[in-house]
Amino acid sequence: MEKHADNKYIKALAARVKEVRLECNISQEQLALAANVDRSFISRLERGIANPSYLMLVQIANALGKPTKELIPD
Amino acid sequence: MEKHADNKYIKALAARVKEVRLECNISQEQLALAANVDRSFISRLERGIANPSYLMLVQIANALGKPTKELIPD
DNA sequence: CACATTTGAGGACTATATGCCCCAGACATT
DNA sequence: AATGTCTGGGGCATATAGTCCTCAAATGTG
Repeated sequence: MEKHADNKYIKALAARVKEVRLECNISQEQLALAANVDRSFISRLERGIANPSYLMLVQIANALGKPTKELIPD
Repeated sequence: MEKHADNKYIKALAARVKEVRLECNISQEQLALAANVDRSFISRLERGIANPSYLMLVQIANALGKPTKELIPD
């Protein structure tokens, strides 16, 4: 597994998560609460320095009321 | 983060990965080599007892020549 | 200008993803 | 029967995902 700081896939995911969250008009903290994860992790995820697990993505997608696929960049 | 042994999302992902790999007619070992990951991890992934990271999914999808979204169950 | 909300950022800690080794069982081929 | 391929499954080591806490910098709002 390669390093993921500044990885293009991670950055694309970060942008996508932030985009969807903003569409939902909620704060990182509200998302963190709804998804039952730590706010600092949402922050790192959206800054593109976190490589989340699949279940983390599912929880976040569920909290946003979107299918998981919608968080996956093209 | 909840436990994921026997988690329905993990099981669905496992089934999807296996399905796509078999469509490609390659063995777990061939996939592992192409994705540059350990064969035992592919085995655990397909048995539904692994919760892979996002980059892991990307590497596997790339190795299968499919977009990452195709590995994500509905 | 104050005051609240949001987010970036980092340190310390715990849980788990992943790699690397092994063995056994099923199945095909010679 | 012997040999080879494929997969399940387990154990252990290490890297890293994820939590919890804190502080400060932005940004918004009255």
